[in-house]
Amino acid sequence: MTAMDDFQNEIRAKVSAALKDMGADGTGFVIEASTMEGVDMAVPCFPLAKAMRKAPQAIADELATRIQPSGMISKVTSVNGFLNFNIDPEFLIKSTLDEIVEKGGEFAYLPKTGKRVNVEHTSTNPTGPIHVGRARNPIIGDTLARCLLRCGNEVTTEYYVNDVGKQVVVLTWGVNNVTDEEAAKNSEEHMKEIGQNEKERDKTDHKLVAKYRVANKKLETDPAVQTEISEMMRRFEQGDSEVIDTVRHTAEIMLDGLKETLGNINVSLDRYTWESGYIADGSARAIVEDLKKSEYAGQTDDGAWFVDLKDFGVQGKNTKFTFTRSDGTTLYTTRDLAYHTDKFTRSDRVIDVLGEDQKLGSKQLCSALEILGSDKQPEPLFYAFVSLPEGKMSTRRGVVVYMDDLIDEAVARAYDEIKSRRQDMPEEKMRDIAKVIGVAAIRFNIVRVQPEKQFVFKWEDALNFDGNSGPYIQYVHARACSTLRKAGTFKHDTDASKFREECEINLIKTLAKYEETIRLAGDEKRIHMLPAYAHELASSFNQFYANVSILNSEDLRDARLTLVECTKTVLADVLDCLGMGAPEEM
RNA sequence: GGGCUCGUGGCUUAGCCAGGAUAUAGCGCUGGCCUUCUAAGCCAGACGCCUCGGGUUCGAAUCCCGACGGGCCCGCCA
Repeated sequence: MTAMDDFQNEIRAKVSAALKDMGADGTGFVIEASTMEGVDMAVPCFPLAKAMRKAPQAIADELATRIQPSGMISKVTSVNGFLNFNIDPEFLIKSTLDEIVEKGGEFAYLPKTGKRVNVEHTSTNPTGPIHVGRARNPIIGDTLARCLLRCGNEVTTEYYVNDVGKQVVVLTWGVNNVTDEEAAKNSEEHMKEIGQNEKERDKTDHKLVAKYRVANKKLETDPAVQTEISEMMRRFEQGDSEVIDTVRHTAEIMLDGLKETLGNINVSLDRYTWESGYIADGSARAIVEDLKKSEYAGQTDDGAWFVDLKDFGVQGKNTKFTFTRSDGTTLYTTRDLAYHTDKFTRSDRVIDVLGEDQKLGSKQLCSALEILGSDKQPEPLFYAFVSLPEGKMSTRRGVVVYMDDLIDEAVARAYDEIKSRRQDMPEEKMRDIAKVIGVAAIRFNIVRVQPEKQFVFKWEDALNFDGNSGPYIQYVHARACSTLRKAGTFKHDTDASKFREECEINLIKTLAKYEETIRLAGDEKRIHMLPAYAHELASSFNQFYANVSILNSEDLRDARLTLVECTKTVLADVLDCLGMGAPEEM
C-alpha cells in the first residue's frame, strides 16, 4: 500500500460521506490523477450533474466546502467542475522515504500472490541466428517476467524449441552433408549480400546457418537431395528415433549460439521445452483422440481431421482448424495444444509472447483448448515486427541486421563515448562498462515502444545515448553513486520539514509512483510504462541535482543524501527490472 | 475478397481499454549554462485541424459507423 493509495482511500471516504450529507447517497464517482499543475488528485463532478440536477461547478463548490483538509488531505479546491485534492507533503515525504530506507531494493515488491506464472517467449525456430526483426520477443518477454516477479508471482520463463518439421530436418541434412568449404563460400557471398566485409562470426548459430542456406539451395535444384530429405521426413514422422535424435542434437547446437546471444542481452530462460517431446510421450496423440470425440470434429474426404471453429468467433471462408494430416500424423498446432495442456498442469497463469503473425493461430489454439474442456486459457501478448527502413527483414534478400552485430555496434559506440570522457579509467573497466551501456541502449530502445506498434529499426535510434535512452537512466544512477561515494558516511534523515524545494517534492512524488508502475507493467502486461517511468525518475533526479547543492547543504545534507540514496535504490531496481545493468560510474 | 491491427509537431512516441481542465516525452532545430557534487546533464524557445468524414455526449485524441494509408493473417507449413 503506497502513500497515494492511502490518500485515494481517504478521498473516497470523504467524498462518499459528503455526497450522503447532500442527499446523493451511493452516487458513483471516480478519482483520477490530476493533469493540472499543483494538484494531485481530482474528482470530476460532471457525471454527478445529471443525478443531482445541479451544475457541476455548484456540486464541486459545495463538496469543497463540506470537505475539510485533514489527515493526508492538505488542500481541497473547486475549479472548472473538478473537485481537486492535494496530498499532505509531510505525509508523502515521510512515508515514501521511510519505506525505501527500510525495504531497500524490495521497495516495490508487491505481496506474494502464491501464483505460478509461466512466460513463454523467444521460441524462434532453431535454424539461424536471431535477427533484429525478432528482437522484441526476448526483450518483451524477459522484461515482463521481471515485472511479474515484482508483482509477487513465482515466475518461470520458457522457450519452446521447434525441433520438429521440415525446416530443422533440412538444417540437419545440411549440417551432416554440406562440406565446410561449401559453407565457407556461401558465408562469404552472404556477408557480401548483407553489405558487410568481415567474415561471418565464429559462433555455432552463424556457422550452422551457412550449411542451412546451402541445403535449401540444393533442395530447390537437386532431385537427389529432395529424395534424401523426404526420406528423412518420412522416418521422422514414423518416429524413427535415430532421425529424431539427430535432429534434436542439431537443434541443440544451434540453440547454444542463440543462448549466447540472449545471454549477451541479459536474457536467460529457466526452461527449454522440446516439441518432439510431445510426440515421444504420446500426449499429442491423446489430444487427437480427445478432439475426435468433440461435436465440432469432422474429417475431410482424404481423412484429415479438423474441428470447425465457426461458433468460436473464428471468421473467414475457412473456419476449419486441422489437427491431423490425412495419414493421421500430428501437426504443429496439435503439438502446441499438448504443450499448453502441459503448461497448465504446472502454472496458474500462462503467458505467450508472440509475433502478430500468430494471432489467428493463437485464437484457434484457445478455441481448441475450450473444446478440450480446459478451464485455463493462455494470455497472448502480441508484438508487431521490427522492419528496416528499406523494408521487411529477410535473410534471403540480404535485408537483415543480426542481433550479434547490433550488440557489437552498440558496445563499440559506448566504448568510444566512455573513452572520450574518462581518460582516468583502466582499459578493462572501460570495456566492461561499455558492454553494460551498449546493451542497455538496445533493450531500452526496444521496450519503450508499445508492443503492438510497428517498429522501424534505425541505427541512429538504437545507438542514441541521450534523452529518452537506457544510458540516460544509467548515467543518473552513476551520478547518484558518485555523490554518495564522495559524501562518505551520513545519517538517514527523512524529516519532511527538510524538503522544501519543489524539485525535491517532485522527485519524492515520482519515487512514490514506482509501485503502481510495476503493477501496471506486470499484472496488466503494459511493460512500456516501465521505461517511461525510468525516464521520468531519472529526469526528476537531474532537475534536483542541477537545482540544489547536496554535499554543501549544511543541516540539509543528511536529508538530501537520504533522497539521493533512495533514488539510487529505486533506479537500481528499475534498471534491473528492465534487464539493464546499473554501473556505479560511467 | 474476408478478418485483425496501427495512424498523435520534421522524425520517434505517451495518453485511448475504464471520455473531462492547458495533449506526454525524446530526437532534431534556435538560444543560454561547466572556478559547485560526472555537461551521456540543466534551463529557455519555436514546432499540433491528435489521418479524413460522420455519429453518440454537457464534453471526443479517447467510444460507435464509414473512408483513406501502413502492417499482419487467411496451409493436411512450423
